[in-house]
Amino acid sequence: MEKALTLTEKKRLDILAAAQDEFKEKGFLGASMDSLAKRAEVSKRTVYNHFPSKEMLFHNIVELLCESFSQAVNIQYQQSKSLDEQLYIAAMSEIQLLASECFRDLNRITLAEFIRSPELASSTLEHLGQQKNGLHIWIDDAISDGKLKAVDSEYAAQQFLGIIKASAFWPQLLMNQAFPSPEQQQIIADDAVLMFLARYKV
Amino acid sequence: MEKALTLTEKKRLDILAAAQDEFKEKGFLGASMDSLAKRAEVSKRTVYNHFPSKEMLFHNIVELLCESFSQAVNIQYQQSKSLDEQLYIAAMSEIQLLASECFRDLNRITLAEFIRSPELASSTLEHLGQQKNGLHIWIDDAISDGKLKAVDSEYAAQQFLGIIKASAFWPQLLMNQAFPSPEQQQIIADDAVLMFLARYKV
DNA sequence: ATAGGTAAACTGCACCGAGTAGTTTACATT
DNA sequence: AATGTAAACTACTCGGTGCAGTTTACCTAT
Repeated sequence: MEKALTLTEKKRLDILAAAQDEFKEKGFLGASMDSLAKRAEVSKRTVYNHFPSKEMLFHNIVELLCESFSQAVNIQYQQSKSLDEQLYIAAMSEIQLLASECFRDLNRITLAEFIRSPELASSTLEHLGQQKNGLHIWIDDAISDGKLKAVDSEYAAQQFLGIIKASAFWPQLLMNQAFPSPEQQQIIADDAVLMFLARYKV
Repeated sequence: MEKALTLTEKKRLDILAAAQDEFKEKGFLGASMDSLAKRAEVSKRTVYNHFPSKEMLFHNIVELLCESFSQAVNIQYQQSKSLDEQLYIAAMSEIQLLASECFRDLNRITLAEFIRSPELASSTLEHLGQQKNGLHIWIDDAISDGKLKAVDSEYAAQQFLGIIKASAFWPQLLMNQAFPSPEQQQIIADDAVLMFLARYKV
């Protein structure tokens, strides 16, 4: 009964996996349906039995990858804990997310296409709903609690994440830089927290 | 003599301009030499008289665009001026650079390819030499002058630019967000300076 | 439970029309 | 006559389809 995977489903998964690799390696335009089918060890016809077109297959993959991040980095404001402690946890989990293999794959696949056609980007993102990082809500709560200066929380969150991504995302995505070690991750998180609180703490 | 030169040279420039548009719109793979030639109002053969291949034409354009930014944002440390003032100027000129049409074109064209093949990215960048933002030298000087805490200057510069780019670069590049108005630019620059100095000022 | 039958899915190939980078040919302008 | 041009041409690759024949999954009748 563990063999609950019918052969058809298995093929479908093979196709999705192969397509993910193909798109990641060559981009949307560079990817070839023939090469993809060969990769999946499946007839091209079978690919088209499962997915009506290259574009639909691409969207399907993007959705699939996005779904695996529905558990957004959720940070709940807690009066009992210090700001430093809470922010540090948020920063670290964000870094972990940026580090995760599948998240980086998603960005490899999508961002290149988004640069070339921002309308595709916005359509995809609005369809996925803003997986808004909950950080700005946390900031609002902290402001209400009188612990932070009153500021535009979305803007401040953007700054906070910008500091982190400058060290732990963009260099890796664009220039193949090595991902920071756990010690470096802690430093990056710590520095982001220090800078943020130096500016906004009451 | 100049006339004959200017005529063929004019065609050459037409081709380069058309190629820049074509690559910007469709990326390297999506760009077509036929469409490009039509754009330049020039025979395809003429294109191949000037450039031996699509790839060489692409490299030529990237180089050309990169050259126009050889004048990196250069900031000289001045004891006589306040840190705020100097940093604000640096931030604003960086934002101006990020805002400039041709700089954004360059990134539109190159970053999409860089994401897909980071080895191309590193080879291009090392060929261009690190157009290192002079900011980290400024930071070193300020540290020597006893005005800033002793920190890794490159890392701190990365943080500073990360804050700015989070608001004035990535959203525009990836999500077609409107570029900040002059007032917003001042706010972004001001906030980046505030945050940086709140953290690092002695 | 097993044998048999049916419907669905898979395969491999040939094929289509469009489009690609790059080359040759034949014409027109000077 | 010489040169540079446009148009046609080569030799592909692409996404996608049609089809004949094979394999798999599953349901039923014994």
